[in-house]
Amino acid sequence: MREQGDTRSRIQQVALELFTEHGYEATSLREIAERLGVTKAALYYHFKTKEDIVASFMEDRAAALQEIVTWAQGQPRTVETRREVLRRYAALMTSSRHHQVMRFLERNQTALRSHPKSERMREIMYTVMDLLSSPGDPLPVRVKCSVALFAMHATWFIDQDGGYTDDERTDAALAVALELVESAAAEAERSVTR
Amino acid sequence: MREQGDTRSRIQQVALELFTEHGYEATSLREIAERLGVTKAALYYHFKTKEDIVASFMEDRAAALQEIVTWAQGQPRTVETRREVLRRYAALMTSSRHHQVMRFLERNQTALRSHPKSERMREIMYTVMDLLSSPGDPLPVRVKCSVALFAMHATWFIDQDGGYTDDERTDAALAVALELVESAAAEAERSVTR
DNA sequence: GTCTATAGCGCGATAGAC
DNA sequence: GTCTATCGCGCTATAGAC
Repeated sequence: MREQGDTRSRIQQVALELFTEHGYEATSLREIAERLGVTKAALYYHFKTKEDIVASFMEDRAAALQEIVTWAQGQPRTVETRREVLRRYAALMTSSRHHQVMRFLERNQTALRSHPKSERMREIMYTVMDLLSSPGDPLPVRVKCSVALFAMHATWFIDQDGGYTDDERTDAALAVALELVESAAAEAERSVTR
Repeated sequence: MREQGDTRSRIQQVALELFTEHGYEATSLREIAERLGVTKAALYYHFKTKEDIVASFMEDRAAALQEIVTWAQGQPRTVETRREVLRRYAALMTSSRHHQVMRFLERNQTALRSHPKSERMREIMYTVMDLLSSPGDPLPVRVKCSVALFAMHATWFIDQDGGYTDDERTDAALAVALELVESAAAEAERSVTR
């Protein structure tokens, strides 16, 4: 009846869920295989290693983020550019399981510390933050911009039984984030002319 | 020359560092023992299990947070109470390795999912967030208050080579957090009277 | 493309000497 | 209070049949 996708993408889906729910190290390939009704050996036909499964759903998410960064680096460092970065970032969140992957990453930071794709993601996130303020800005300004970015993720894990749609969550987060970067820009301005 | 503390507290210190740096599951007792120049068996004299090491530095941090919650629950739900919650929370951060423990927790959420003390900590954090807004508040208001709390932690991992002192970091975060709860309270007010 | 079977390893934890 | 030695387990990964 229902399209389940090929085995490869079903492995990705189940692995992402279990890695996020119980942790990357705590989830064995046996558990993933069992939930899919296959054996561990079958997983090794589709993926070379356990890390390889992670890399498979990390790659295109990194590319999507990089696209935003590349665009912004070709723009003037204005408040309007920063607003547009947040809008594009918000649009990403609801597509292609992006926020699920980000959640997985956030929850498994240490376990994936030396994983190349995950290091890449962390680097990109720092770059995005540097787009929202300037490295030389005072600390409170920097804090504001980093929490602006965090707001985009926080919206997914507060009041989880509140019955909100993905769009309502994105809109709420974007509103808060925009307010924060505008306030941060104004504060940075004040600190320069002071 | 230098006071190193007894073995028990040295184990706690090294374990906290390694668990935070490389992850709870990824850090073996062998690694901890090696860094201390003892054997695994020695650790088992001081702690019953690996989880027990975690519990040992989690307990008093949960108690410290609970103290803030208990105080606030005996106060009127005013903006001034919320401001004071943030001030007390900020004061906590610089004492007793509090922010290190919180960082360890944040980075190992999934691995510690079924760990009683860590569940307790997560519950308390949700309670603190509920002190800063009201459960019925609109989503953007809720987002603001949760990122206000997050700001207190974010300040420790941005611009890590910026040469800031702990006090500068705390002050910056507190300023941002106070601004956010005040703005959130005003927004909640507006949404009620609208 | 999925199976059975197993190699090989490092883990958490314990027993008992000193 | 720390040691050596070891147990038993579950893990990632592989070999080879079907």
